[in-house]
Amino acid sequence: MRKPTLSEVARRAGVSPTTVSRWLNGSIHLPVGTAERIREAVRDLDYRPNAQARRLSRGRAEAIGVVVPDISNPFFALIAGEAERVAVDSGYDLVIWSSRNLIERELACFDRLAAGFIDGLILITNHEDDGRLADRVARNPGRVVIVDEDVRGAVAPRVLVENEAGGHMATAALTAAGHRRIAHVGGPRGVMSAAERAAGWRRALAEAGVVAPAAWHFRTEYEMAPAIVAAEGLFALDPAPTAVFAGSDAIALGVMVKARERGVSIPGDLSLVGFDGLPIVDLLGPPLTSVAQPIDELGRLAAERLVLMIDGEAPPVDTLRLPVRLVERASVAAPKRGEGPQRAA
Amino acid sequence: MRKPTLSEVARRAGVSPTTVSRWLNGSIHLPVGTAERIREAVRDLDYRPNAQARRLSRGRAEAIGVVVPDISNPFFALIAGEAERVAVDSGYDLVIWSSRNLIERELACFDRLAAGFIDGLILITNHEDDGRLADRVARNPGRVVIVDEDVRGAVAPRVLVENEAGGHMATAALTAAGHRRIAHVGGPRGVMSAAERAAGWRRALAEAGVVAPAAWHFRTEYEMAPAIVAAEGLFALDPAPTAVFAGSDAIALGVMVKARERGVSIPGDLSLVGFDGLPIVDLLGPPLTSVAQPIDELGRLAAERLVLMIDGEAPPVDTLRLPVRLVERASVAAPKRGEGPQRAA
DNA sequence: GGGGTCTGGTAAAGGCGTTTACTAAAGGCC
DNA sequence: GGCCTTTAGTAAACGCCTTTACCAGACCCC
Repeated sequence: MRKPTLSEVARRAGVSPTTVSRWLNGSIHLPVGTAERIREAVRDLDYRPNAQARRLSRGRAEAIGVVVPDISNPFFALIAGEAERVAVDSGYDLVIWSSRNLIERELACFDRLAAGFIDGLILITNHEDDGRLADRVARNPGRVVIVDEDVRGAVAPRVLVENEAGGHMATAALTAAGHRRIAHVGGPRGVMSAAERAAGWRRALAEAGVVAPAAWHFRTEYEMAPAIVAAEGLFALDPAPTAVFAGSDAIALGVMVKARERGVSIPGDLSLVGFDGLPIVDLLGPPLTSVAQPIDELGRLAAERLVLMIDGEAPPVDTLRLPVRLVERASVAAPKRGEGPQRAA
Repeated sequence: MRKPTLSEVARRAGVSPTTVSRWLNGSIHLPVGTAERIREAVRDLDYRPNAQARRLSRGRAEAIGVVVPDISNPFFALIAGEAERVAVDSGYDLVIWSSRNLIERELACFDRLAAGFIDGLILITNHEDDGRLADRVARNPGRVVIVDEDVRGAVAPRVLVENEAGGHMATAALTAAGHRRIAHVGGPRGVMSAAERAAGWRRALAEAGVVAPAAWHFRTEYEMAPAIVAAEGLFALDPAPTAVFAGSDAIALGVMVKARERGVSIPGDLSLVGFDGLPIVDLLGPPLTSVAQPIDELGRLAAERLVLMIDGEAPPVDTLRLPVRLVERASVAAPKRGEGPQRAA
């Protein structure tokens, strides 16, 4: 029993394939009798339009894609989850690619876009672009939305967050608790969000009368494993920092791992603030104070804009900057006596 | 500048479309001169076969799907991530659907399968089937692989884990530490993995000379939010349990939240063992002893079997049972004095 | 020189909906 | 009776690639 085709349904209903197609797609009004015969034929044969033929005819894949550095990272999984919800509600399926942060794999996704596998792409990167991504975006006008991390020079709508403000509020929470020697373990060089968060850190320190020495600024990938290594440097500083602003929750986890290894207690010996606000940080030992990004909103807005663009109602090529907010938990305390407000060494 | 078609490439190269198609797909050998002309034409026009037409011709979507209850849950995200890797390496794209554990949404994925949107489906459920899923699986022979949770009566390969053994080793770790009043907060009724893990719990208790009273067995969804509520009951027991075996890490998190709320310290007042072995449990306060599932393997094996089946090399419709292992961390301690080995109340 | 085998291709038939343009018939109006 | 409108459809083109079946010519062997 092969799959039934439109013609078979039409024959059974005693009408032409055109009529069935148009009726199924709601582009024709038919008298109840005819409609009923078609309905029955469809039901009897368990007919379902062939997706391939339909896509070829319509010139649409009825799917959108999202590239993330790593789908098993909860931050990206949350964004993808929300994008999936919007996509399905809008009649699209969501294809997910994990780029492992490799530009070649990201470029491969653009090939899929060019080939029509998907109608549009949500692009989430985590590294500096060498120009190739911006070029691909330019070649696919109206089909790409950039999320969370900038792709410099690309012409596309962006949905980003207020990184500088976030870096500032994270650090200000620490200066308010009395800290002055606040190190920053941030994202990699050349990455916009990392630069902005670091700028916020620097500004908050300056407001507390501290000029951040370069040695207090560590850079690493936004992931836990490399952050564990980077955190080494933290404990080599002399005098030691009393607090750390981590550029992501994953980095904060890395700092926590290293601190535990070293017998450094948080927040007793070291206060810590993260960035992202993953649901899980509430359950860490100790619960992590973190700058919460509106993660769901990122996914939702990105998918909504992409769907709008594909459907031809082009929104302006602009940049949305979503607000972040500080969620205070238990990983920040006052510095120990003798470690209170003071100048940088 | 429209997208170039195969014919345009062919014209430019001075051959027939057939030749170009066959050469591109490697099903013909051509003298270097001809090959070079085609290569040039493809490059000059930046030709890329239209994915829709190709899929229609081949009768393949070149994509597989995975339905998970919730993609933002790290357990499923990890499985999906691994499946994505295998899929891409095998020439397929991965379409992800979040079912929110709603059977209607799961059924919708089977519609996608029937319509040819995808060539095969990895099915991960989290609830009891009312027969509809098994029916859909039966109607799509050789196109479905069932992962992690059984769908009763379905005829398809399964990749599951040794739930009973896992429940046993979790509970045995607690009896070995001296506990006897060990409660179980497990998954919902009618769900195979929940029943098996509970059976392991019961067996380990029996081996320690304890017949588990029904009152010690709590059932909840495999998620944190409902587990928080379910954990209420735990603290209403009298005498209170000295340890809990949670049917999933998410449930363990729920127990931890409730314990914290109640001022019950873990493992001081209550020992706790989870199930799943998510990467994150290592960083909780306290790090959670948990039965680790081979999560990557689940995703990898499922995707590999599905791809094999689609490519026609049908593996037997069998059930793989992957081993689990206990990873001991800091959430288990000996019961307080006076709470040691003793009979159930 | 008859028959066989390579080499290097090609023509044409799918695959299956969607959509545009068009028509036949019925009904309404004056 | 003539003209217009509405209703209820339909024929045919289209989207673009893949694949099967087949062919012409060159070359070889005996």
